Amino acid sequence: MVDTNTAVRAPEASNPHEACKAVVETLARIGDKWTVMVVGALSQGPIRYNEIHRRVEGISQRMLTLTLKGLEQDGLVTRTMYPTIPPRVDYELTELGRSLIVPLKTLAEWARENRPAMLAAREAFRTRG
Amino acid sequence: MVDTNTAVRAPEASNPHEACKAVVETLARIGDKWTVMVVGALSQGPIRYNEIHRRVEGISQRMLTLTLKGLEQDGLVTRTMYPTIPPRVDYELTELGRSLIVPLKTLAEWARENRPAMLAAREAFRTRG
DNA sequence: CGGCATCCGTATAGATACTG
DNA sequence: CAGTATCTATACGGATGCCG
Repeated sequence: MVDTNTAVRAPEASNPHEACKAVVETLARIGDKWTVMVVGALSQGPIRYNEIHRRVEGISQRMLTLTLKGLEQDGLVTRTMYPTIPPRVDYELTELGRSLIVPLKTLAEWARENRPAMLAAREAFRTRG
Repeated sequence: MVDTNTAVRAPEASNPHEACKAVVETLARIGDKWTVMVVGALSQGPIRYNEIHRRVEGISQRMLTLTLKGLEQDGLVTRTMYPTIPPRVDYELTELGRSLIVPLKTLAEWARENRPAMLAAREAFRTRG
């Protein structure tokens, strides 16, 4: 598929509007309540289901299963079953999944530097109306 | 404060678990359906309410108002009223709001590079079950 | 152990109509 | 022009119980 109408559709993804939509779609995937925490739990290497369940405090089995399935579908996580008794299932970040850690770290850095200012602003707003 | 139990509790926010929670909280604020699009619309300079409404395709007045109010509360946006007839209200990113563009760009770059792979993985998953 | 199915409450967001 | 108010639909997420 060679680019026949590249210039017409979108000069590059560097255009702000297209970039915005790309960000929005990405946030729609990873911006839910649990995905980032699960990715964080997996970031240190392959672990099994119940280990994730323990590490991600407060997540229900249902949400963990749904989150993992979503990550697997998007190619961010691999699922490996060992048909032992009792069964054992390992989850591991793919290369794609690990690459996600880069923007997440940038976000973490921003949060660390600016969240205090945000909370202060919010408090000031609440106080003064 | 010398490290008595540094290894146990958390040396700095550089520790993965704390960083994760910071990211999650940040995503909880900016990861909704409209915030990023609105910030994008504001990224090129101060504009008024209806101009944002036009630029952010598909947003309702209600959602735009709520999103702007949230951004204002968090100190990411300033609201300036001109008591003319008809009234005019300009919205503008604060320094804090502009600083948010940095991690968003990182995210946009990741999306540009990896979203095709994600969509392909999703399609492959759907096809093969 | 590692799930899945079901039920249900709440938060989110859209449509519509109205106002200073 | 720049919002508010109200109603409603749906998606998200939690609790519980069952299954291979």
